[in-house]
Amino acid sequence: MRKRTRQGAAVLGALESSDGFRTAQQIHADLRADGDGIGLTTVYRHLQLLADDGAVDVLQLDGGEVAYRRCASDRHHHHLVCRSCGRSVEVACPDVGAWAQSVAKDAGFADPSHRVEVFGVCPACRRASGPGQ
Amino acid sequence: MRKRTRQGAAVLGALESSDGFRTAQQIHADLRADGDGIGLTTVYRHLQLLADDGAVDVLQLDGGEVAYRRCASDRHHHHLVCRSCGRSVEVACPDVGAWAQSVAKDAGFADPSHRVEVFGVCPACRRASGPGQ
DNA sequence: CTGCATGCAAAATGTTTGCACTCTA
DNA sequence: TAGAGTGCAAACATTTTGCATGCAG
Repeated sequence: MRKRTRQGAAVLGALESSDGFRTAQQIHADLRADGDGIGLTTVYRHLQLLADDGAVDVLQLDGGEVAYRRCASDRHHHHLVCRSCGRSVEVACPDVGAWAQSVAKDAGFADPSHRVEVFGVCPACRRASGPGQ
Repeated sequence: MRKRTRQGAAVLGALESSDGFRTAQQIHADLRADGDGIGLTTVYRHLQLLADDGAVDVLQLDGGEVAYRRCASDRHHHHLVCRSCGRSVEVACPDVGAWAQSVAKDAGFADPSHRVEVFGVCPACRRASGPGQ
């Protein structure tokens, strides 16, 4: 059985209060900044648990880091992620799933799964650092 | 100007002789096995150069590793990758690109890009380790 | 000959694990 | 009280960088 601890709640809370993807390190920093004493190890462990439970979505960043996001829907969906601040929007996948399945079957590949991510710069970040000159 | 060296040719050759994604470490091991003396550092450096040139496609593996593949077409495409052996097939994206663009524009996100990968188990691997019992 | 390329070793990064201690149930 | 949860430090794996040497041009 899973014990209810301050740290566990803190990690989930940090995810819920964010509308974008956060890395383990970011969450750790956030919590420390909030005055919650928590170890980096514990953050990693809870994130892993949440991911295993399917309670959060996982995203591989370019640098090899992993970012997590608490998602509202249980249904299959993808994300539109801001390259700058990590904020993200859930988007439905009208037919991408079906396309992926057919492509896999077509080549004789079994047990198909797919990973789809759309990146962009959100309006806020665009305004902040965006248009430049 | 870029010098033509034995090592540079070796890295590209290793990619060309493979029809799937290979990590830097795998390529390094392959070349060493072939008797080509080459440093891991050099493999990384050439892979980076090739990626910058757009000569190879890059894939983020789950473990945070990066895999590279030499691709035939210059055109935008995605991959169907075997989870087991890394072999991959290039697949066209009928409308995924357009879908991604519209999703991004819809949310006001600028400079949209997308990442799409389909995973599965290729026939060969399926036969080898697949059906199991 | 000049200078980019190489490769060893060390540093850096992100994540995981070992182990003693704490706190929930 | 028992055992899951915690957290520090060390282990790990992958990739990057510093620097002395080597080879292509």
